[in-house]
Amino acid sequence: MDTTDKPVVKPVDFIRQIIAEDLKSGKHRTTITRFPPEPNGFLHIGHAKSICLNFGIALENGGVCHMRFDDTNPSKEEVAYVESIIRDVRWLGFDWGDKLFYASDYFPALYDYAVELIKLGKAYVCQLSTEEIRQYRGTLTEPGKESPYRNRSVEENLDLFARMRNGEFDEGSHVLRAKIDMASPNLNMRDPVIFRILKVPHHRTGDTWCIYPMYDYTHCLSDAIEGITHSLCTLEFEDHRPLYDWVLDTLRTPCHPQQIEFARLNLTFTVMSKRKLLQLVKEGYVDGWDDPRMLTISGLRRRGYTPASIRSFCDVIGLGKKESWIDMTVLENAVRDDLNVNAPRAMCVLDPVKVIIDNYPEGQVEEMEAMNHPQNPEMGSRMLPFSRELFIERSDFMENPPSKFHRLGPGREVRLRYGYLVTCTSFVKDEDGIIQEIHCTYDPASRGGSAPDGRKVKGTIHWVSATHALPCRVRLYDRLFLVENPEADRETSFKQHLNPHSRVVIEGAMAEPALVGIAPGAQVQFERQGFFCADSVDSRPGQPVFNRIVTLRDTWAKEQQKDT
RNA sequence: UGGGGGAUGGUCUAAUGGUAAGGCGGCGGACUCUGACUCCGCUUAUCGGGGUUCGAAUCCCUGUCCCCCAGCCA
Repeated sequence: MDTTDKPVVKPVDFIRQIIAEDLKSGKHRTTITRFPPEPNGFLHIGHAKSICLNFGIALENGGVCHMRFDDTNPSKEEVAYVESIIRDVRWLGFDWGDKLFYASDYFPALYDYAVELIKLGKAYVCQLSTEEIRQYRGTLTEPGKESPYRNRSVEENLDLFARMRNGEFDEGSHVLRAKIDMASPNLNMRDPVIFRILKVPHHRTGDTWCIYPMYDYTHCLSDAIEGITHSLCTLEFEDHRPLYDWVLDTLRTPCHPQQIEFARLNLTFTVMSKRKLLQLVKEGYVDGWDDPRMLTISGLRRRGYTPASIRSFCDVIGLGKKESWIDMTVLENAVRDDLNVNAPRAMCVLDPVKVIIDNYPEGQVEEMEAMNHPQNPEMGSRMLPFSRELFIERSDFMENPPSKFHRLGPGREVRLRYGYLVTCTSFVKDEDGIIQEIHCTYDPASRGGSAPDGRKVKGTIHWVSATHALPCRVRLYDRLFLVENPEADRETSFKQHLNPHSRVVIEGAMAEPALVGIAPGAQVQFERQGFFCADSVDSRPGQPVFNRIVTLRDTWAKEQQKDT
């Protein structure tokens, strides 16, 4: 590249600007962020945005990003989710060293802080029922009213809170509330519950506790305990920031991290909420959290997406505070860009039709050399067996082709990639009008694919030798939903918009024989088709199963659509 | 109708009082042993109305529209 080119200045998002200023002003000497998932589901592409942000910023500033499980609600959380989250973040390429934490590690500290709050006269045990608390909270436009238990003595609160912790009360009968302001226009400040009784064993602390702290109370203190400098979260927590700050201002904590909110990721043609993804899994619309159609990290991994492509996607979508919709094509382009450079090429016929080269000697087999990557000779080459009977793509032949069709048709010449130039002489149809075989002649002087007389052949198609081909199963994946925003209409379920053809399974695809040894999980480009990967679960030695990651851009298909 | 946020081409992001820029998409073309890749060109934007200023996407006033909040979820 010409070094006189203008340098490309990558825009810096508003969060990085704030952090840069904090470093410059001396407010902080380092940057410590955290990624705080609740282990109640699998991570999805939306989380990837947050992961890349938090880990990315730490990396850029020579700081660290803590991995912290926000596990304060044992009724929804499981170790299986913890494990999947750890696997997914590692796979994305991030490392937290020894900074692996759990909010549940802080239960004792959180309890002590609560006692402190009570002593400060800033928290009280409330015996209102769930329903009563709701009623006392008021509405968006009307202030709430104070709980009759609000002005208990410190001693009584201390005693009651200790007894809550000791299991003397039933679930729902008592809660600990922060004493703030029942008339606050911010509902989060109307004496929020900070501890509730949950007689549920916790996946890490077992039955040590029967009271569990709430998110708002836990998160800020966990951040402070860990010395987080910047606590990045999504927009819906903006209203919670006053409470975050209240807790840290009221208590004596090691530090007071700054919460900054950004807009969550929305992607067209998918749903992003954990609840809806769970629903798809539980109701069997997909095969599991790692179904290749799912936009979970595990689903994307199984589909064949690379960590680098997801990182570059997160890089390119930007960061802001306005609700935005990223087009699915941006994600698809991210893998295409990565795989175009890094995936070796191969040939595979998805919908085979037989071609017989009448003037090719019966029984003869030639080895044709094929580049593994036309733009990168360093990736080497492989040999393709060529013989009298081949398979080509059914869609590469037309009985009455229009002039713009650069493929096979009666009397037309086409190049078999890395093979020979062949001309169609005739074809055979069955009684239903389905093409059974196509007869061609080949030009023996065109070995390798180029004519010695320099004649131009516009079309090049892929092929495999019929007797050498590896029959295999290929799954053609497409978008899970048919509409840009499946959640747009509150009246209709998002499930109404599921794409019935999001997975088309082909049993009789014919791959070039070299593919027999492909490693499970490895990506490859099937030339002229798309990028595929050998499925890491269903492939067997010598019997790969392929997932289509994404098609190649297809301007011919686009052209055809315009005609219809 | 309380509070908190947000409005820049179709879409996402930049410009931080000084020529409204880039990506994706779309359209057109070049190249090509992948109708891929690559390359070139084009298209379209500051939510409305006032004001301050030599100069406003940016500052002020005002209006409109959109999102979030009434879990003992996170």
